[in-house]
Amino acid sequence: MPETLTPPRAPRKDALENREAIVAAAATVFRREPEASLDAVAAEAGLSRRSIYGHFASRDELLAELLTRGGSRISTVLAGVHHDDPRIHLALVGAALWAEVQQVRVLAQLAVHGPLERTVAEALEPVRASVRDAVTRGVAAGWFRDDVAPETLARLIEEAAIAVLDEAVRADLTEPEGARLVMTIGLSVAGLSWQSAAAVADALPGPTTTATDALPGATATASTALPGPTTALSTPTHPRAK
Amino acid sequence: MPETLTPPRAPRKDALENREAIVAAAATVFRREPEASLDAVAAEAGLSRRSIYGHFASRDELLAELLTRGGSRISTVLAGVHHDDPRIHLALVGAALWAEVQQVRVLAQLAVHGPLERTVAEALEPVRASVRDAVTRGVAAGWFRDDVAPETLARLIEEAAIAVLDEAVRADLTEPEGARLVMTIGLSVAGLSWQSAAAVADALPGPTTTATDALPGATATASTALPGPTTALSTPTHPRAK
DNA sequence: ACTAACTTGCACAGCAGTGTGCAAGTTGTT
DNA sequence: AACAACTTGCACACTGCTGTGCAAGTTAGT
Repeated sequence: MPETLTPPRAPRKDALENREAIVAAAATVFRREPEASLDAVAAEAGLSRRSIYGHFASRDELLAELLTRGGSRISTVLAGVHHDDPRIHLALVGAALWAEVQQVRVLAQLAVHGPLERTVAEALEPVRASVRDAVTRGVAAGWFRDDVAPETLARLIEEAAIAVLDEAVRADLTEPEGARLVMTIGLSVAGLSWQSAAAVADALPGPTTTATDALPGATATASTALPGPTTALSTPTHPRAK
Repeated sequence: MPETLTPPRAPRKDALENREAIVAAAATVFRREPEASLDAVAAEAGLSRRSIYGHFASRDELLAELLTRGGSRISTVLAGVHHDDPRIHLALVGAALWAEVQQVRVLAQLAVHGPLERTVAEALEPVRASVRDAVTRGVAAGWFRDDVAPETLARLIEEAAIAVLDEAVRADLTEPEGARLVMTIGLSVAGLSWQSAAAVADALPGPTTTATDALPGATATASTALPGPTTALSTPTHPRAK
């Protein structure tokens, strides 16, 4: 008897579906209008405002759900991303973010306003840490600019990436175009010339461009001809798509 | 009798001062919280909410005032900025923007929300045009990246600049540091390596760094050893300061 | 010192949003 | 078929904001 601990019956199937619908609706609505009303969310989800309260006690609770989901989703994706070459690392992080535009955007959007700032901040912390680390290493290696404090630079890269995410959606670029742009702009802000950035992007097993073998700008370090970081680039066809 | 056309008496002196105080307060308040209440603005201005309505018929009217002021202010400053070398031009625009952080930030902040989008857009149009033009020329000259549509690139530069403005305020950089950062990040996004960007920045009559004579990356064009675009860099000690 | 201009506080109407209770419906599950 | 789970619509209280009217105070200009 597997269900003796939970109250008599399991939650109904469609109820769960609706819950998902609400979260999804909240994601799309709050992305463009962080202050949108629950009415708007309900409409987007095809439900009544009243029934939202059947799933979430308050607006903030819904927000919190969005935040934690987005956060864990991102850190999961990011967990598999690492490379010794900070340039490649940065590019990979960019690509990983691109695969999660929706989530990232909601987080970033919500980051600005109100008391959830703290929650958002910790949700984004893994990304920040990853970027900060890469920046520090890149500066040490002499590839990235050293005329700004690393944390500042990291933040700028982060914000530039968000800008690209927005712009990519607005100008609706194709998946590969977008991914490439996130990577190269990040590297540009880090300090690379656009040609070098492009070279790094090309060196990756991207869906479009054929991978050249070595990095032109690479001097000494670990020039092990790019071990296969293929794991990070697998895009599992957004399960949240309507 | 010089005042027969206007109603009996001219507006009182302190009333004008208060009006200014309100606008200034609105600028600072709305910069960090675009949806802030008039109560907040009043508090910042040291007045009562009620008396705001003595100067502005509605919240929107106050907003409109902010917008048009910011817009005209910026385009005035930008009017004197031009250079044949698109790299320098971009840097100069960055420096000019830096001198007007307050205004720019308010505009950009307000750009996102609501029905004033159109007003804001046209207020920022001169900046956009200037940047777009420089980008096009820079791409043509082979200095800037040509793998993205110019308008997209222009927008990205714009957003990166805004990000720098924010970050500079947050990490409170000194005036010259901030100005330099706006310039170099803009150029980075455009495609230059950070060294080249720094070289361009150094070549300008900046308040800190001594100007080196020529541009390392400069090949042929108009190498007339930098005519004096000093006009753009004059910072007239923000008159709006409290 | 007088007056008009200006500020202030308070009261009030109105609007939009949140969160709750309840009674009546609909629909999944057994 | 029956029951519980779920949704819905409506009513309601509450909050925070805008915008207005008015009466009383304060202050700049003459």
